[in-house]
Amino acid sequence: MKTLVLPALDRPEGITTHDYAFSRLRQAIMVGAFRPGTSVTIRGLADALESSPTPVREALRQLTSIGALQFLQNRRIVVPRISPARFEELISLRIVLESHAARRAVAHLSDRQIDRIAVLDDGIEAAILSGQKAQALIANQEFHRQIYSANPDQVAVPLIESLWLQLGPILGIAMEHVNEFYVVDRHREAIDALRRRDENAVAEAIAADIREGIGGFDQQAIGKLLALAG
Amino acid sequence: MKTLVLPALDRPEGITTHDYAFSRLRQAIMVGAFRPGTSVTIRGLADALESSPTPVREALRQLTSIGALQFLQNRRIVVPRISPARFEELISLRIVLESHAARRAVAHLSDRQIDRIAVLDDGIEAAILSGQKAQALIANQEFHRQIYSANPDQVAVPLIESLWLQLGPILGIAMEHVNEFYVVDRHREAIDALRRRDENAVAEAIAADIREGIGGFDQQAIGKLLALAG
DNA sequence: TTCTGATAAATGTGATCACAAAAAGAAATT
DNA sequence: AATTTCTTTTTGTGATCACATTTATCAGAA
Repeated sequence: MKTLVLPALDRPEGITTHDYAFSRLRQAIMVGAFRPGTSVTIRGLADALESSPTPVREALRQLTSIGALQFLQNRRIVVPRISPARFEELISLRIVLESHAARRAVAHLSDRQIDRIAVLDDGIEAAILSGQKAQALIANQEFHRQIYSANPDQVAVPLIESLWLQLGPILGIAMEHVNEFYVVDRHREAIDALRRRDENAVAEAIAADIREGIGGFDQQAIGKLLALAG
Repeated sequence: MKTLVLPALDRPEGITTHDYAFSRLRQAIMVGAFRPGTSVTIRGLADALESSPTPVREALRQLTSIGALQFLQNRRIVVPRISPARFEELISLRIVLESHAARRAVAHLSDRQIDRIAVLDDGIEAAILSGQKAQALIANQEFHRQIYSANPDQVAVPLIESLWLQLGPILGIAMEHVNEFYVVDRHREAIDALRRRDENAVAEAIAADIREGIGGFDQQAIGKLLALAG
């Protein structure tokens, strides 16, 4: 196996090797650094991360548990391929989960928090305008995360995060085409609905945001996006 | 720390120690063998499982990833406590996820598969009648699993399984009181709706099944069940 | 040329160890 | 007696090794 190169990630002081390995692998998956179908090995990843195999093994157990990597019967670990049908299920589930999480968060959000979420949205716009699409994707996730996490018992957040991770590479491609895919500002609609404490309107804006963020949710649009993703 | 005793579980031939450890710990959590708030240690579990710490460490990474155990900032791993608010979120999410999964499965189910699901339901009834409540809980999960998994791309299944696991001990208590909590046979309604390929009716029967399976979804009913759970 | 079997290499698994960090217990101080 | 500090024990982490399993390669036979 050729020497593997992972995208760089700063390592904070005092973080365990395992936590760093997990974060770095998670980021690599999110940005599509592994081609779908690729097999990864413990020792290969440990070399790339300059660690021993143990933290990598533990990180891989986590990543397979949240669906980011796939554990095969022959004990190999591979980066999952996403078929059009699976993509459709992932987006459908994202719509269901995030709409639900948004509803369950409305009662917990203060005006101050909503203001901060609006500032996050401005940051997304700025990143898109300055061409920083990867930054915009991260900021978009933070926008959504801040809404849902307003409910302290929001069980859905780790589930939603796992979907974002599985969809990460494709959503990155969609973000590269944001100017043609995304016409109506659904974030603005969601923020307005949050201010009105209108659960239905929030859920609908989030659902529309997800559908439109991928250029539409019909077979043609999905086929187009998956073709772009290779 | 006192010597820990885990519920017994047969170990299939050829299974890795890690897979056995994970399955056995998962079962222990499901049946409420650990008191909520309890701290577990790697070496303690390894002793109880008669293994070295390595497979246990990897199993713990999995169990914390699916929410069955909680990783604390001081590196301790504890069995989560379930507050009434969190319980409400878990059940709400279960309703949303399982309704969605049922809808997305309807188009994939053959008459033969529906017949087999009906047989599973008979098995649940038989287990309840003969007082085998633990067996009934397992069979109930299998009933649901067979419906949802009919869709080969059903991304929601592992998420649903993680909710079942988090709710396992409490659902076990509810099953002990099934004769007072559960009056209308929603499984039968779901099966009939499956035969008619009526997505809405299936989703509604599943949702009602979940609500009524815990004796109701109002504050009083939740309070009553959580009091029973201790 | 293709298939089969044997061998070598790669890869996953489990055990063990030493070290780092946190918790518990004991001693000293206020 | 209560609090603080120091010491000991417990517990998590990472490294390394040997063994088990899977994959790849090579040689010989058909």
